[in-house]
Amino acid sequence: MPTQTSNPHTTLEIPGVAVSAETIKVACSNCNLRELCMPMGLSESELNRIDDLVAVRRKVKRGTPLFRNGEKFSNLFAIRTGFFKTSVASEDGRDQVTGFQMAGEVMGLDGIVNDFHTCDAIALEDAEVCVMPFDRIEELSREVNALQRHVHKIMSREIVRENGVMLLLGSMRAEERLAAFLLNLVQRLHARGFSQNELVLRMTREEIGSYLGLKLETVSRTFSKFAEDGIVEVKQRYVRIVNPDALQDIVNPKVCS
Amino acid sequence: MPTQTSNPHTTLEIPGVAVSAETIKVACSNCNLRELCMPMGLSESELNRIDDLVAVRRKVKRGTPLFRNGEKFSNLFAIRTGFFKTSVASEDGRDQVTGFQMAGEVMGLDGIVNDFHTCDAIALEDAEVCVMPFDRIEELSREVNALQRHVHKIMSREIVRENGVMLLLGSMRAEERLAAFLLNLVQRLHARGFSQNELVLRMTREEIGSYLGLKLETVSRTFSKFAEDGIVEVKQRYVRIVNPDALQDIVNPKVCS
DNA sequence: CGACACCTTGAAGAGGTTCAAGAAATGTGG
DNA sequence: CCACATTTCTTGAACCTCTTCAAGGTGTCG
Repeated sequence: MPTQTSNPHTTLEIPGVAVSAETIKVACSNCNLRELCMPMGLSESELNRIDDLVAVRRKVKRGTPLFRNGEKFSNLFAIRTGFFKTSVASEDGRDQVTGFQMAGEVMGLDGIVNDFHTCDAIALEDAEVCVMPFDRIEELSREVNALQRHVHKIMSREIVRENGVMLLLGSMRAEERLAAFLLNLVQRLHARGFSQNELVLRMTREEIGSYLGLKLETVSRTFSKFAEDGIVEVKQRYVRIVNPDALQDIVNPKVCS
Repeated sequence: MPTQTSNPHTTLEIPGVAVSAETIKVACSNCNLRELCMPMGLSESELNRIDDLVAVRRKVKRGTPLFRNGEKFSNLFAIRTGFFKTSVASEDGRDQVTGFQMAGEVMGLDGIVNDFHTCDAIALEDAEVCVMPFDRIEELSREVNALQRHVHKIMSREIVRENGVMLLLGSMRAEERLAAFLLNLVQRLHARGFSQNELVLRMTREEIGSYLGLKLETVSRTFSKFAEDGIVEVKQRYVRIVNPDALQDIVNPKVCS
């Protein structure tokens, strides 16, 4: 249930029109997210060619879609700033959040196989993404081996991530799921320079619940239980992890010897 | 709990040694699974080059692993005959079946990102796979555009498939899960020339349960319930789908108007 | 400041799990 | 080829986790 279905203000910047000075800094070779979304160890000339990958930047307002199920696929998107969720829907309208994406992560891989997207990608806060035409990625990755390898790794990483989510959904109990979720989030945020034990949730209890296969009430209750146990401090979207080891123990219960 | 951990009889055929006459027919260009695992619309010369992708064939006995979590990754595998399951394990030993694979499907994509496998692939019946060194795939897909596109599609398809499993695990009830599972299996078998409404399960109730996030007893009970309702006939591994529409209705409950 | 979305908490209920026992199929070795 | 051991499957009954329904509280944004 998107708050805003289509937003005409979702800008699609045309390079050299309104952007000018900005476009200079836009190059991947200068991007501070390079190690997150680009291959390492490229030569100068390879780096310059990869700069061409990003056709444009695009801003996405909070609550609006970057792409939607059924839309034609032609680009991958690298997140520069902001936070997204992706979700799939069943015929009868239930939907399942399949992931939360943050800066440096790539979205749109679902569209490659059928030339249209099979999930929705919705910004959970105002965001900016690099638009990378997939044709161009394929073209360039034929010539730059490191890019080819990188594209393969990104897709493989997503497959492995989803394997982990299947493990979570298929075999963990509510507390384990939420603990694993928190640890995963904070770890990814930490890799981006944020605190190791504090975070602000960008998503609602309902979205967390959808991702974890739980109802929002269960998520809320489980947060409360963690707080009672002194494992976390929770105040709405703000979460402080007081005892990370306890969370870890919840995810991987100690085998009683 | 593998029945046989390492089996010295898992043969690794060396081309030109013991195979001779067989190797001639081994070419992808002659393979009757071509439309399942190879790109379409290739020129004669491209086809010949792609034949080189398959280094060797490998036989895998029922119950033995094709590869295991932690093993070095260097090949993708295309199933020629037989049936596999893949599964991931959590630290504390629980494991989750992440998929069932049949002829024409590709396994091993999980290994690309970290250069080692992160799941187990176990044969559920005697099987034979084509071993495709990933280096060679990357090399060749730089030159044959259709192959490059094909590799991307295979990976994207796997991502989309896993999205669907997440939807199943996160939002469906037991009956819906089993109905979806049966329909998916029979549909894939039908695409391979098997019956539209009969199948022999290659996996145990426990493996089905693991895949569907249910206990084996629940799987068994749900089968029994479907049988009582006249939707399927079940006798151990043998399943006959009497009323496919009813199964479909279970997966996508009609919205009461 | 008021409306709306979001979050929390309680109580009752349902779906699935756990534990247990027995039946059916499968495989093994004599 | 049969007897026996093992694995797999089915079914019942009690239990537990999570859901559902409901109400009230908190925060946020125009």
